[in-house]
Amino acid sequence: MIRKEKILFAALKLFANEGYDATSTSKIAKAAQVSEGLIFRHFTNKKGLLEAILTESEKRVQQIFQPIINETDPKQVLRLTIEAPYQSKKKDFDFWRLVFKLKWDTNYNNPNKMNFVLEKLTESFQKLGYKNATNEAIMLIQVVEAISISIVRAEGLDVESFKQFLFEKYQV
Amino acid sequence: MIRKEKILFAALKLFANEGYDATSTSKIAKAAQVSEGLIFRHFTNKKGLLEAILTESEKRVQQIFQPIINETDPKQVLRLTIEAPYQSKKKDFDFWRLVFKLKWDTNYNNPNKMNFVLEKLTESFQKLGYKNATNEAIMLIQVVEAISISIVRAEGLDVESFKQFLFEKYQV
Amino acid sequence: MIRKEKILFAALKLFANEGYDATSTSKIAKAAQVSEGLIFRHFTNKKGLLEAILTESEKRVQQIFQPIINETDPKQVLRLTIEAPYQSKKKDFDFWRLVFKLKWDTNYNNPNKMNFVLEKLTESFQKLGYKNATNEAIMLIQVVEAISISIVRAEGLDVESFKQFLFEKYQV
Amino acid sequence: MIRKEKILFAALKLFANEGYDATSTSKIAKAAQVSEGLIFRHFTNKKGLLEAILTESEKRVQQIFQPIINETDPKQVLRLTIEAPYQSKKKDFDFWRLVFKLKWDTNYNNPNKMNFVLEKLTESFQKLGYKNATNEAIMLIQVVEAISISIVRAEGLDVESFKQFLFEKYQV
DNA sequence: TATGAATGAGTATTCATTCAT
DNA sequence: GATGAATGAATACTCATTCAT
Repeated sequence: MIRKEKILFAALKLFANEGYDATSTSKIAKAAQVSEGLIFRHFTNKKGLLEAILTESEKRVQQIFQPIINETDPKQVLRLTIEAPYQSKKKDFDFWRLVFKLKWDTNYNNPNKMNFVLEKLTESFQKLGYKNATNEAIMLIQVVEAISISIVRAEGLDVESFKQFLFEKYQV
Repeated sequence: MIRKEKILFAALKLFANEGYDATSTSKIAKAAQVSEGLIFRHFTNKKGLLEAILTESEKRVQQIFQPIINETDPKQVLRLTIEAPYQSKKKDFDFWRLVFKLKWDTNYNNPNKMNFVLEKLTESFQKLGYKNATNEAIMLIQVVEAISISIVRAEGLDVESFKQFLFEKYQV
Repeated sequence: MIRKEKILFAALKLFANEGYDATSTSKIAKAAQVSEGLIFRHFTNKKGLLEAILTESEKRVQQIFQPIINETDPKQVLRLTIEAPYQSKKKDFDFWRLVFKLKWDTNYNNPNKMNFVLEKLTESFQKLGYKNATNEAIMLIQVVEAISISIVRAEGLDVESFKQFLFEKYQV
Repeated sequence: MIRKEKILFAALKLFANEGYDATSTSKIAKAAQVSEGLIFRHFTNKKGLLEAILTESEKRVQQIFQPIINETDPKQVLRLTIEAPYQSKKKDFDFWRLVFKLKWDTNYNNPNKMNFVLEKLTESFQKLGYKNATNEAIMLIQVVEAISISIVRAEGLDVESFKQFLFEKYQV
């Protein structure tokens, strides 16, 4: 693996597990087995390193939700939304944990990131004849995000049973 | 206001807004207009200051959920649970934002804090004849927590309309 | 025991065992079970506390060596000098350890403290016909001081046998 | 001179003259004309700096006493022992003063450091027919150490005359 | 006499960052 | 591209000391 990537991976892991502020550049350098100076040559400063990691987040979110956006069958939209959190692989958990954690860091939180999914869901609930489509959409997103968090934090929730439960509830 | 309290309030505000790690004791001292040393006289160390703040969290959580625990009518249990987040006052938002934020700080997260509410909710859903009471309870808690977060972060969600939506949905 | 004395004893013990610089006034206050402020009311500052302890040292040295100064029989002078270190009681070891330790603290070292004993010894060696009385006196003082240190530091030297050895060597 | 060495020399001088506890890392940095941070880059912490200095002490002690250990003529062993303290150069006085001072710092005192010399001396006194060889050896070491201290502290003792006195006394 | 709250200067150590090589 | 020496500002925390009560 090229040195720049080694830094990126080490930083991701540390940021996700210990937090951005609690992770020193020296710790990152040690974990990546490179000199501390190299971090700054590649990413200008610590913030730049974080941003490099997060740029990818946009891509991954897009990638996961693209099939949902393209879907026309409303039932299928709900089903895909519910299934979304179950698709992320174990090796990506660090990444997602970091993304969720950063929601609480005002400097890095982009609250409208999921709006395009919200709109698609609202539209789908409308098509399915739900009375209050907007709030239904909000509620589903909240639940899906909560499961995502449960999954990447390995909190002990029986996620499989919960998925089936949601499928039945929304009849999808 | 006595100096010890001034420290407590200043720290709460800063921890909630900037994060525990990102808040230096010198910043706290300046905000509280006391000498930095006094923080350590009163709270031993930075962690001790945080813990002093969090000790109260247990009390407040208990206080908010006590009426729910005591309630026997299952419909009323759901209603009170949904209403809970709407009861916190603006001046407490800092406090709650800190509590939620710390869920992401492994050192301070107590994941079972809400179990007693979960049990009460499960029981209530059972009484009301819901098929999958456990998952229903989990889902409601997830949603209620999500609204709480929306409220204390002032995220622009129309919380009042959402409350009515939940009342109707659960017919309470 | 009166509070002032409690401070004196606690400070002596701590200074002797951990060193003057390494002993904080707060540690002393805790050990003496008094408020930290009281130390300063009684002794003005930390240095004053040390000086109060050391004032006594002059007295004790005087007390120990007075019989030697008064002695006229030169053999007896040597004998008493050799015996001197063996007279200090266990409860005084802290005190003497502190005195010896402070020889290495330039601020508190008084190198001429023992000159009056040196003169008496020189005179005695002269009377006994030793060729180089001054150096004999110096040597004996060095040895006696070394045993004193061994005793108060409990270094494992067989001090009793060494005393007999000196008695024989100097034929006293 | 390389920066690491500048730190080492400045620290040695300050530790020797003011004591380990009384010497702050900031004082050392100023004396060495380097940034305070560099001390920790090179020596991890203050204790590490002291230990780096002391590691050399072992070497120097070994170096000074090696000829004595190798010597077979018992008279020559005594002579070399007596001469040992006179060999250290003025520029090393700081170093030796620190070594002696640390004997009083429980954390750094190694009381058996000189045992190998003690054994050699005992053996020599035995060969020379002294009755109580062990105590003779102890006594000579005590005296030699006392002169060493006198020398490095420049206490005004006429060390040259004292050396001659010892040569005569032990007939070497 | 005695306390305990309070302080400001100081402590060892860590940090993100720079720079010559 | 990559290192490692170096820095200065910041960090959590301790210290001797003051002072109102």
